[in-house]
Amino acid sequence: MTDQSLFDQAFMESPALSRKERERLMRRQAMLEAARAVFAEKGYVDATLDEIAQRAEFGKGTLYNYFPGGKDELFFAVFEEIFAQFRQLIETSFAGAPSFREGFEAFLRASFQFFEQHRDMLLLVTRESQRMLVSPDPERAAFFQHHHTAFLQLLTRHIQAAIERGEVRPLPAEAVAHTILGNLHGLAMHRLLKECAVGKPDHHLGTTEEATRFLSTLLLEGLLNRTQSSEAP
Amino acid sequence: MTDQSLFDQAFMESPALSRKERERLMRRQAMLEAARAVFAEKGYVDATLDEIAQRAEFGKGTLYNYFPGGKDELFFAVFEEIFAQFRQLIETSFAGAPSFREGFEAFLRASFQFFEQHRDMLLLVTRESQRMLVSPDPERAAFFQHHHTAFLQLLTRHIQAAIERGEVRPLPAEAVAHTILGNLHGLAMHRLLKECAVGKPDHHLGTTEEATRFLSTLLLEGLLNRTQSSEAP
DNA sequence: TCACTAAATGACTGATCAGTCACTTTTCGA
DNA sequence: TCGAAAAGTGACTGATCAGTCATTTAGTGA
Repeated sequence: MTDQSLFDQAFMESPALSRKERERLMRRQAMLEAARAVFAEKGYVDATLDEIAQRAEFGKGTLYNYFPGGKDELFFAVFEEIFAQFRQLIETSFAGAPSFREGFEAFLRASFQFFEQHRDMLLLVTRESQRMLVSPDPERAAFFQHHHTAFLQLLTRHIQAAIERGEVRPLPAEAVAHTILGNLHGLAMHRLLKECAVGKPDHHLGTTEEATRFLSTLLLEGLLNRTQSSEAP
Repeated sequence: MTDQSLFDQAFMESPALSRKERERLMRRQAMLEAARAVFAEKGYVDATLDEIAQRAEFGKGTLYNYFPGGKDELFFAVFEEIFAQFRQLIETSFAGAPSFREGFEAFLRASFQFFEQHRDMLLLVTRESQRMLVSPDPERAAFFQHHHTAFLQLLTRHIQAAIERGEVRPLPAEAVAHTILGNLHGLAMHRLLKECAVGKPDHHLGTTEEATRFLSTLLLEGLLNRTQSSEAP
């Protein structure tokens, strides 16, 4: 999956586009890239259209030719891209896996890689996504809740199937899905903060592989040490 | 622990306060309550000092007598209270517990109760705390990272001890602490969102006790079903 | 080359709001 | 009771910025 899957997709699926239309698409994409960078750096509120326009090398008015809905439309469009990529990542990871465990580990690995490659997106999601879920603006809240629910459903399906196959404990699947997403995001942030604070990656979780194994062990096997009797306190 | 532990504490530890000083403390507290309510409802950016002042039944200028640092000082003071209560909750839960498992379950139970009693705080933390951790304003980021680290250290101590006693797998303790906090917050939000969206609590996680057992099982025992061979994929 | 259209532009407008301060009200000791 | 000091107040100021629109520029076909 590339950085620009939605863009490529639009490009590929309509090879009959005129030069003008292709150019328009390119410009739109440039604006989106600029918006993503500025939103990631400043957050929704502190990002200004002037800065986005400047970064995209267009006048502010031009943004409105491409995104008539203004700041909000730009913002939603940025997230639409991120979310589409992540949905695809979930599906790809579990697709060919022979067991839940293997699908799950593939999913963790792909996610950590994804966040590592796209720090700006991780920051953006951290800064805004949670916050928007409980936004007082109903349109914003609805947009984010819709996508959030979509992730949950994708994961929930795989978990439910694993429960029915007896691979996974009979726990409420949706809550498990929610927990997994929370862990993933939390651990990715932990690694990022550690790296920023200390200047180098976390001792034990520096590599994608270490992070994957940690979360896989923790979630699949649990915290309790099973080498000793699990009955004695 | 009450809603006003810090306040009470200040009250109790200095019984020698004059009436004037006590009145001043009362007014300060009223402003903090108002600020918490407005910040929780609107979020940091959309909350206005005018509304806080109105809600506290003071003029805007008076706020500056009590919080010369303005909006930021009010905001920090609100979080200072929340964070102090939560630190106390961690310590109390693990204090008398005979095993990590029991301390951990007490901690989960107390946390869910705490968040249920203080929805506004949960919303506030969700909306702002994560976001502030990566704020471009260094003072804000430092404040939140300081408290975040304090939580982690408290939990990490208990986890490390449990690992050394052989109760818990030898995983990196700090990352485990981070994960636990993320899960707790995530699940509390999941329950709150479910209740808001559907109009009634989640089927399987409606009560504090169910939520506690769910997270306790998931984190302590893991997802994998151990009633069948754990070797066969 | 010209004229016409579509696209680009950025100065401007109006709304918002944190923070200020000159003024009013209250408190309290003398 | 009085007057000085402390506390309270809210209209005002300056800064910010999303969104607009009259004007300029580029593209195109005759």
